[in-house]
Amino acid sequence: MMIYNTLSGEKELFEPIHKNRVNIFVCGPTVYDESHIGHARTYIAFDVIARYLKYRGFSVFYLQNITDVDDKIIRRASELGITPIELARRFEKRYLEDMCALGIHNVNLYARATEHIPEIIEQIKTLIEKGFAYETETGVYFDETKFEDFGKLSNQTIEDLTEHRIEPDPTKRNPGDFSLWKKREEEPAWDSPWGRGRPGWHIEDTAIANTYFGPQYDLHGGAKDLIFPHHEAEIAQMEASSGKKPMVRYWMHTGFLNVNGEKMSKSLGNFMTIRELLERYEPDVFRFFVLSTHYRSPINFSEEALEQPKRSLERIYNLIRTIDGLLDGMNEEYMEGDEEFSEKLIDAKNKFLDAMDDDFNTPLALSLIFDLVRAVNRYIDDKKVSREALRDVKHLFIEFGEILGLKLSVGDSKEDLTDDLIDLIIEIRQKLRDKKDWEFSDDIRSRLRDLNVILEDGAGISNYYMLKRV
RNA sequence: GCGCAGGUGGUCGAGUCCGGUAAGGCCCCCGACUGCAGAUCGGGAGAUCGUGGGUUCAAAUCCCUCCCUGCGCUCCA
Repeated sequence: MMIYNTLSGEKELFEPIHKNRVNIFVCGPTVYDESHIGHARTYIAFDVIARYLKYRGFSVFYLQNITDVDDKIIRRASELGITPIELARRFEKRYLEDMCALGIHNVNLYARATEHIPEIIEQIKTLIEKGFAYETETGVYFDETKFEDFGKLSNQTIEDLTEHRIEPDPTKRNPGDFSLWKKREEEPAWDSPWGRGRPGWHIEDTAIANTYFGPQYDLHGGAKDLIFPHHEAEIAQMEASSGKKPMVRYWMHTGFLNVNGEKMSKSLGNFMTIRELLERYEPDVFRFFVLSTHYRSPINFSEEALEQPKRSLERIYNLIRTIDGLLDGMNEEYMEGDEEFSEKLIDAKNKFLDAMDDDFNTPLALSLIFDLVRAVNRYIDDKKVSREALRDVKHLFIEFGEILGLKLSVGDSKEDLTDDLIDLIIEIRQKLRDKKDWEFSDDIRSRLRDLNVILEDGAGISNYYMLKRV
């Protein structure tokens, strides 16, 4: 399996540190507001990565931090007249609900920054002892000039970094030194050897990762905007304090989700939250949209752009419904097998896995699913496929679906009363059709459509499916 | 200014690392099937691969110039 490593700028053969175990850390959100579709893009990408690693037999531990102490949280909370922790808990809950709605269930542990203050303090102490950090009146800072590898991830040198959007704290030795501990009296604040205060942004991730994984682990992910300064700072902190390098074997970064070619932002008015998205689209439609583009490439979001994956998915669902219909024994003709077909299935699966092995090439993997869809349709049309083969196809789709997090099955809910009733209606309607009572038949079909039950008539048989209410 | 990505048919988007004249989806057109609709199948249209140069028998792919877009440049996924 090959993975593109931001650190080397190349695809590298994936070899975990501990044989079969893979430790993944992905930067989680700062919980000061609703999560947006850009977050969704990144976390869906890593969800699929975790899924695939598991599928490949690795024992995956996926860790994500929750930044619940931060200037933005404090500012927002004071605007709303609640405590920063109340605000953080509120949006953390919303975040977890959003992830759940998107079908992201693979994170093993969400770790809050505020619950790792002792580990953070411990790491800062080590950095001071080793001479990488120093204390001033305003806080504790990391001295970037003491860490010779600084800039290796973003491929920049300290000299390159001359522009600042924010005026550097005047007590710092170098303008690029970053904060480890901020001396502040206002809440939330904790006691430390340097007085009351709160941790800087970067230190929580290394302290948390070190707690659960130790100073070296396999994969660290996040969106591209975190490469600098955040991940650069993490490397500096961890490798300086532990003396071991590399901190992370493979750095993975997702491309941005843009809207009309621009970064999504509230001020531009092109902002969409996950909740707003899911009010209008099925989670799988968005997931398919995300997976249609390689995780490292930028993706341009628009509502029109979501129409394409919607129809693409429909094409897959249609085949699955056809197969289920055939397997329900509506038509016994399709019984003769074809060995060539079985080979085709094995071939399709291998190609799919090859695509995923090559740095999680989901767009290619999806295109291979469509190749398979076309092939299966052709075999069905030629009536050259056995029940067993159809069952294999069905299972293969479920397997692909589990890897990608898409539901590529229609579910066996035929026991439901609703389904039985609809079957009954179809049966009655079939009698009308036999009598060529088209007017009444069409009326039933149209009335069912109003109830989001779609009938599709074939020669002699009718299939149906239900649209979910949105 | 510096760093990192990207620019491929109407549209979305693989392929670039490992040169051998471009995968797949959506849209569109024709035909088959169908009482109609839908789905499906077969066929088809549509690509100066951002620009200009170079290397090569051969370049989307390697090298160089330039243009454009996005991101980062010190607490944004």
